[in-house]
Amino acid sequence: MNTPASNHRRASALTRERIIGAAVALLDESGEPGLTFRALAQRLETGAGAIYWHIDNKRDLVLAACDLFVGPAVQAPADDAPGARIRAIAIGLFDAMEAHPWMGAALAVAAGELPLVRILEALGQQVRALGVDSASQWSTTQALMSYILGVGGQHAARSQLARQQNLQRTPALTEVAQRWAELDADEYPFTCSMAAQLPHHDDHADFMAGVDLILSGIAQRIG
Amino acid sequence: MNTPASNHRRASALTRERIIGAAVALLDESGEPGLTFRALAQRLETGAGAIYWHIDNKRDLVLAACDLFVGPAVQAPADDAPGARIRAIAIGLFDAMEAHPWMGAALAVAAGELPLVRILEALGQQVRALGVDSASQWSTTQALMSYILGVGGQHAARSQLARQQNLQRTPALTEVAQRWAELDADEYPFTCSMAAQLPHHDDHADFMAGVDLILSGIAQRIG
DNA sequence: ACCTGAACACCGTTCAAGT
DNA sequence: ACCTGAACACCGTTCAAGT
Repeated sequence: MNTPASNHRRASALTRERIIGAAVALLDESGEPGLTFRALAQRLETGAGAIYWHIDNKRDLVLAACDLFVGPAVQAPADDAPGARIRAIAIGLFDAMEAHPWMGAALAVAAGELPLVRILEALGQQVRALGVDSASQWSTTQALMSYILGVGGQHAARSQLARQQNLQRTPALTEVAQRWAELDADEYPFTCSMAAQLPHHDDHADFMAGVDLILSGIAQRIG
Repeated sequence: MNTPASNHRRASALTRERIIGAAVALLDESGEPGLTFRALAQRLETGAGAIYWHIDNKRDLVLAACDLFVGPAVQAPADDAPGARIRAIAIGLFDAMEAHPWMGAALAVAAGELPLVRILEALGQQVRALGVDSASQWSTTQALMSYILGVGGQHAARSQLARQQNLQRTPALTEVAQRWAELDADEYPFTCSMAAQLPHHDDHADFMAGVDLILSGIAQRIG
């Protein structure tokens, strides 16, 4: 019989899932420029055009790759209090972006797409559970989401840069901090002083401090 | 004499400023994909390679274009209180991104570059002036910057999408809101209810509500 | 010093043709 | 239904050659 099982021309059939898996591997290895339909086709032992039978375009492919990690990240334990669940979601996304730095840039330009909606929904439900009045729920949720994606993405970009450039030098001294330190101290007093502190900072703790700042702003409004 | 003034082969000499100006025109007309070295060369009546004598690469060109609008936007009136100046910077950047929607995507992936440093510095000086203790200045400034760029960028992307797609239909009904309304209401209760409200929202007021949320979080920490 | 424009080394996407 | 791979219509960037 000519069943799929008896036909072993490839390791397995070309599916949307296998394509996304291979795309993640390429993205993790060499970032967004490393994801190419030609490289993808070669790794999947197929033609470049075959991928288009399962995937609409590159943008959708990258978003589907993001979604693979966004889904689990926003799944907070259901028994916690809203504040704790928001913190858990923030940590989940921060860690996902650190492990897969290409997510930051992809999510920053994906307004309204599925991975963003998942994050919006997860945070919005907790904002509502906190008791924020309905007129403020939108801006409150937007504040949390933008903070998490913005700061998480910038941290991911920084640590990726540090990983690439100074492999043997003290890893704390990021390339960005060095460039900032060379700025004119009269024109950029704040940035210069931050450049000195940046390498000693605990990025994860700073990230959570910002989350708590927003959460305490929310708490004040609820009274 | 063969002075530049007597040589009128081109309207004016090719300078970095003229290149950036032409780049802004192309970006405003057709977004980031519209900015091409070939299109730029044609408009400047020169060869594609000539641009590289004045500009390092496309990334720098786009960042220089952003900087043209970031500089004025972060120039808040010096006599206001820190809180008012932060609000003025936020409004300035929001308006700049609305007028030039390509800025949102460009600034989102420009960690550490000059336009971002300008914003960081302007906000950081006011955070400091508010009396935030030095250990919290970094995360506080990051929270403000990420919120402004994140929400401002998403708003710009949404209004650009609405401008492109439904030119004659009620402009308030954005394409994103329509897509959200079609989501499963059981799985996405928050997003669905926001989709109904989104067209009636005043995006500018919502944006400022978020800024005030963060500012009140800061005020609570100081007091 | 500054400019030209052909050439290089790629891209994402399409599509007639196959199985 | 699913896959092939050549072809199309582009890119950013470089560089020998000009002025």
